Amino acid sequence: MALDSKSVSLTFPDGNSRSYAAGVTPAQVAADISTSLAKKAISASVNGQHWDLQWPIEQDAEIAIHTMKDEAQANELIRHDFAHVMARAVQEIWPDTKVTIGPVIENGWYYDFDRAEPFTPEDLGLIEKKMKEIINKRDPVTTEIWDRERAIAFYKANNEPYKVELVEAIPGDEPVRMYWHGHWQDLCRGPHLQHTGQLPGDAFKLMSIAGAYWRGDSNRPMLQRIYGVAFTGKEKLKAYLHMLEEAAKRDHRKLGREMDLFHMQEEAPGQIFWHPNGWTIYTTLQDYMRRAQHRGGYVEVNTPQVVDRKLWERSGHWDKYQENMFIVEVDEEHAREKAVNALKPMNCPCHVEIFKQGLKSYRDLPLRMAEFGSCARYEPSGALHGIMRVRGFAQDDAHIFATEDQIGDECARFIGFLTDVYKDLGFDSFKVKFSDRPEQRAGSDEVWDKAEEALLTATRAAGVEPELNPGEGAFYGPKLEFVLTDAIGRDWQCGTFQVDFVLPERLDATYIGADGAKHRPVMLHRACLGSFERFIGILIEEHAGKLPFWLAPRQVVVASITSEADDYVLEVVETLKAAGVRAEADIRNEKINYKVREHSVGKVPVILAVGHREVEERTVSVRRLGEKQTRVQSLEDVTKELARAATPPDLL
RNA sequence: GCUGCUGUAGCUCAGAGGUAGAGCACUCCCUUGGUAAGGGAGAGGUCGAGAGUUCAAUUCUCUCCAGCAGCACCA
Repeated sequence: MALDSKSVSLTFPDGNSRSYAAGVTPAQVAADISTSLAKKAISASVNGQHWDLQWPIEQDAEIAIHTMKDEAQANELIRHDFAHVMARAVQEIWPDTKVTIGPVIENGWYYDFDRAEPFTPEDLGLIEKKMKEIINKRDPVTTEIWDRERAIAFYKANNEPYKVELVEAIPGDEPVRMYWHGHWQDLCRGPHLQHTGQLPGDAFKLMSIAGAYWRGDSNRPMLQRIYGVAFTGKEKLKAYLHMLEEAAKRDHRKLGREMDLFHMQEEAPGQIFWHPNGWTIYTTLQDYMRRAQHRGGYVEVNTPQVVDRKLWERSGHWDKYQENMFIVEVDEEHAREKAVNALKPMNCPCHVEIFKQGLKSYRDLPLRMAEFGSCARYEPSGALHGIMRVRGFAQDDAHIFATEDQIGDECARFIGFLTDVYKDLGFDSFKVKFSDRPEQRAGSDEVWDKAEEALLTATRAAGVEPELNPGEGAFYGPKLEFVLTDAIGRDWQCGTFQVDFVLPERLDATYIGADGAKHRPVMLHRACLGSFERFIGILIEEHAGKLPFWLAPRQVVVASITSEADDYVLEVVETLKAAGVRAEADIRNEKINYKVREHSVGKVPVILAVGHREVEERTVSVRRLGEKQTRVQSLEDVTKELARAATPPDLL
């Protein structure tokens, strides 16, 4: 206990307080309460800050002692300690491995290593075994504060160059905190457990190995990253692994094949061959968006695919994105040089060119110009991912030409528009991120100040408090990102709303103001679904292939139970089709069990079975996907019901 | 693009230095069956592409292409 005669008053969650000598540690406080708590304690919260049991408390504070039952703190701690224990295990097995960083992430942690030999999947088993040995040793975790010079000298002596760089990067002249798990040492902010034996040795698993750049910089060395997951108990680990298995079944690439929606092949990497079923989803969604946009006050346009580089040079894209464009060279007759064009990677410059035709008045603003623009981008091979990240896609793109003081209204209006659309498509909630100025950008700081301020204010005014995403804006302006997640929780930007003062300037777009003089419009880039391709991928995973009836590519299969019902089956199909339902007949020579199974696997939402009884009574037996029991209904009722279900939500 | 892994029938996968197998799907026959796989027969592969080693390569080596995971990128 500290010799300091000063005392501190600690208040517990139940409101009681006790007095201790200043410098008391939560470990001592726990021991003072009970020996069992001293054993079970893993960390504390001191004035709301997650606090190591060994850190001294120098001032009056509110304190709570945590045990494994405090899920949030326990997860944070064990994942962090697992990272250290894993690094220790790796260095014990392969002593020439250099350590770098190992943060906690969702469900687990990773640690980046520099080692000449690649880790193999078999190595993961070895490391896990070694980790369990370390846990069984119940080595104490200790911590000290060192001054920087000492830490730097220590890491230099130990040949840990990455750690040297990390210490040097800690701002100011602050001393640094060092941790030991037994003999093994790491630079760390903490907090940590009391000893390695507090780790649940049966509730972790090393998942995968992957490359990762040192400090996230592609110019620096590539390290080897090992990912692990850990939970407070074995059952939770099991549940998590089970969830991953279930998620794999929702993978849009797998469902795309099983439901015969699309395929991709080597000759066109990153581009989609849409099959009839998939294209039905696509066009149904596009029709819906077209109606929504008309209602939302947009005009629709269409612009060229192949555009001369001159326009891209003027817009600034040639400079920044040349390597990511598909270039089309053409030998023009009598021309001295080949004409160089690019497949359009986006629609904005072409929309500005439409805006510039004729004189625009302030009375024309805001002018909302939409296009389902087909774009081609030469994305890096490693970025491609099913239909979510592709090289050929169509956006539900639009550019709003507006005056500066219309930004707020347009932003709010768009957020409302997007919210309605997402709700219709089954997404009641989504993340909104605000990305501000990137390091490389066009336009002056004053313009950026103005744009960021306008966008953030407008977003908040619309009742949305976005997550901040610093430095991630577009080169011409700040943006809002509307983010949805896939089956295994990866984030995908779908909608976007961007403020752009730069492009109208570069392409010299103007309108005539009320004062009779020329003014520069602001351009608001926005997409609601983002790309149809990505959004459909998300839709498939969100619904596990069981799309809402109106979007389902195959809505109804009418299946005969005996061949004597075939004629009636065909009649039912024709009736449904005439009512606007996507219906097909299954009069194959197969048993009804077989047909039911096949169409259930194919995610057809409704199967109508027809046998002798139904033919005689002019009814059908209705079976809905996922339900076991069936219901007999008259053909007339079913047709009415299904026709209504097949109607897009905006037309009901 | 980078690191690692993978590429065999439409799909899911087995296999070995001596030019290939299963299940499902497909075709035909029998079966007319009442709500998640009825029975039989048949057809189907230049083992991702190219080069090298070898008497012999789909198998070993190299290069390329594509896919997967992660990183970087994402106008």
